[in-house]
Amino acid sequence: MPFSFEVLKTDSTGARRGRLTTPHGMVQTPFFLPVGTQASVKALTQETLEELGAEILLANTYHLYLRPGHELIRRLGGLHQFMSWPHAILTDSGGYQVFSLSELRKVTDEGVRFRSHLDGAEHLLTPEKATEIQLALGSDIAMVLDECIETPAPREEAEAALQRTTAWAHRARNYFLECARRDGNLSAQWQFGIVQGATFPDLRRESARQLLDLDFPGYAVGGLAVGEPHEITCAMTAEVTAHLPKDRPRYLMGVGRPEQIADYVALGIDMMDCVLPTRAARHACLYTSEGRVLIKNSRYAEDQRPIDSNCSCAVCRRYTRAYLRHLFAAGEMTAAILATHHNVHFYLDIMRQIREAIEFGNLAKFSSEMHAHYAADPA
RNA sequence: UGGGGCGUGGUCCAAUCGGUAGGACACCUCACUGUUAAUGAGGAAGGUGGAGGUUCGAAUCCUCCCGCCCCAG
Repeated sequence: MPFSFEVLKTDSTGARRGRLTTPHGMVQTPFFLPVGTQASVKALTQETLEELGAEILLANTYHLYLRPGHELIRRLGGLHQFMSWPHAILTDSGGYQVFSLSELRKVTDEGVRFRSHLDGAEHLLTPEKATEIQLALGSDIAMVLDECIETPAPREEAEAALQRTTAWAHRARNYFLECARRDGNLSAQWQFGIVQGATFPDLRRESARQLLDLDFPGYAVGGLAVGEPHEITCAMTAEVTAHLPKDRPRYLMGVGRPEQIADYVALGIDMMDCVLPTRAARHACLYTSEGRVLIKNSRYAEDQRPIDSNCSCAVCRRYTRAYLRHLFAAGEMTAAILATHHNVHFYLDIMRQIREAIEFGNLAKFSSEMHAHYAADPA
């Protein structure tokens, strides 16, 4: 039985400590997925990700479909083999690209018509197509295609996106099960549904209710952290998790800032992903136990301290802030490598601390400390 | 020693017939939340080598001086 999810402990806040078992290894929950859109976490090698303790990565359907192509990856033995990542992989469906590539697409009930940002060619991504691509990639967890809209959105628009997302979820689910049965590998891959509903509590509830009919092994909360205040993100997340089955993993997509993660966990979220640690790292923003360090600031020019004196990562054990600042100033690619290494370590370490805090029942304390450190400015 | 050319923010350059100095890079700061992103936004910084002159008005024209470059000897 390759796939399973079990909640080992739930604390007083509602946070869950558990584990997700996949054909490519067990993943302790709650967990954070480093983002490797194009089958690569920018600036990090798979060796490094393993050293950092990453147990699962996120890759992107849309991007890998355009390049190098899902059929090519299938021929080369699937995504795990292609990128030499024997651990778990979750693939996003391309639903977020509906939102982020808005100038290049047109959404209809049929699917999303994209103009490739690579060569301008037109492509139609349907719920079936997105599923087919993810089956070819062979990720452990596939996401259904959803319609992620901007926030705030008028209610009618949110309702339309919700209905479309549900209709697409039906199609994706049916297609997925059909293919899996046909190929006799029903247990090779999991498929998650995605709740939409923008910032309307009743729509969020309704979206979750509609998806429950499809009996997904896991549910995601999408369309959040796209500009709305943190309180709204939390309120919507709470609204959704309250209506999701307790025995299935909940995935809050695209979050979040370091100090917000424990909040989401306290709302019953088991998994999260975010480009922030990797992208911010490339832009010289380092996350530490005492807040953010914008390493390009001139104040660090002669700072001999490590990025974070409480951090045990390889970068903090060896290099100084002054050196990191110099690397960024000089435009050296090592800057991105070291900064990303540190930030990903920091995020994965936050997750370790959160899992421990759930065990010991002091998640609330951990959360308030993080908020305190990130309210004031850097060390 | 002749002849010619050029001197504009830290750097390289712009600025129509003279109209009240602008850009790039660098610098400083900020923003990044299912990555079209080693990206984007903002800020500070010169009164135009110096001294005179012409003019309502000069980086632009004239004179002298200083500095650099080129070509001749």
